[in-house]
Amino acid sequence: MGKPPGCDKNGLKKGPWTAEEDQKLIDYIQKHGHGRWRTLPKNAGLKRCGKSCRLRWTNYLRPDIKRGKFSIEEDEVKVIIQLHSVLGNKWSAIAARLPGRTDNEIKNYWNTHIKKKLLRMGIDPVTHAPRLDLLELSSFLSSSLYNSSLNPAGFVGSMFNPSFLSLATAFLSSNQTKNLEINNLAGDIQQIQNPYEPYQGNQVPVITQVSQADLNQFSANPGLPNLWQIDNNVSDSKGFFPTTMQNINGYNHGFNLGDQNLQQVCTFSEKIPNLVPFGSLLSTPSSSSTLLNNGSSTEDIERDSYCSSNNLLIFDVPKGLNVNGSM
DNA sequence: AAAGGGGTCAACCGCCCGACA
DNA sequence: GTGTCGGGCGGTTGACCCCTT
Repeated sequence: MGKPPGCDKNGLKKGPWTAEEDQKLIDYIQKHGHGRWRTLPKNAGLKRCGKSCRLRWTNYLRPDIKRGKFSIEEDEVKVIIQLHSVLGNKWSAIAARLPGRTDNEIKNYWNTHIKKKLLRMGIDPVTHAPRLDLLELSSFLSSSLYNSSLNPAGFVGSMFNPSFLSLATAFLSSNQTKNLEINNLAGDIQQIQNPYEPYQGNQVPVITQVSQADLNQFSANPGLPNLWQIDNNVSDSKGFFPTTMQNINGYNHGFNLGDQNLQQVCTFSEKIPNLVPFGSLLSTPSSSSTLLNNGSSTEDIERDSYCSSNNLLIFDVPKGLNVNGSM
C-alpha cells in the first residue's frame, strides 16, 4: 500500500497560516464545499498541500469550531477524562462527543493539562489506575521498614538499592504539586463517579474503570500488596478506593491521594528523628531535605511543607515497634 | 531590562485504512 | 490482486508567550 508524502516539497508553503490564506480557503469552501483536498489548494489559489488545507479547515476554520478553554462548568473536562478511560487515545471518538471541539484540541489539552495532573495525583493516565511504581515503592518501603525492626542496618542499606532509588525518584518527581491542584482534579474524577455527591477535599478520588482484569493482576502478583479493596462506602458506584493500607504483616501502609492521614506521616517522621528524608538521598532537588526535628520555631511550617509535598505515601508504624531505638 | 526556562497549541509528519478503478 | 487516492489517526515539533530570575 502506501501513499505519497502528504505534501510535495515543490514550493508549497509550510508553517503558520496567514489571514489571507485563511480567507482564500474559507471563500473557496463556502463556494464549492470541501472535499477533493488534493486539488483544492490549486483551485483555491493556495500554495499549500491538500492535507494542510484540510487540517486548517477541520481544526481551525470550520464555522462550528468552539474556541477557548475547556469548561469545567460544562463538564467538558470530566467528559474527556471519562471518555478517555473508556476509549483511550481515540481523540476523534472523544471529540465526537464534544460538539465544537476537535480531536487535535482535545489531544493537546489532554497532553498539556489533564495528563500531567493525573500523573501528579499518582494516577496512570493510560490506565486510569494508580501507578504501579508507586504501589511497588509503597510495598518496598513497608517491607523494608518491617525488616528494619529485625535488622536496622538492612533498612538503611536497602534505601540505596538502585530499584528503590529509581522508584523513589519517579515517585518524588510525580509528587510535587499543590494540594489544591490535586483536590481540584480529584474532585472532577470524584464527581464523574458520584455526580450527586459533593466532593470533599480530603477524600480520596475514586478511580474509574477499574476492570476485573486489573484486580486479578493485583491479586495474582505476589510482589504487590493487596491494596485494592471494594469500598463499601461507595457501594452505589462502580469504583474502588486504591487507598488502603490494610493489615499487611500487621501494618497499615500504602499511599493516599489526599491529605487524610497526613498526620500519620508526620507522626512517623517524628518517630524517626534521624531518618534522612528520601529527597536528600536522591539527585532530584524536588524534595525538601530539611530534617524535621530541628526544634526551631519553624518546625511546623517545615513539617507541613514536607508532608504536603509527600502526601502520597502513608506509613503507619505498628504499635509496639520502637522505631527510635532501631535507628 | 534582558535572558532563560517552561508551558501551550497550531501545524506537521508518518502511518494506516477504505474505496475505487 | 494491485495501485492510487482521499481521508483519518496519533505522535511530534517548533514558534510563541509568559513567568521567573
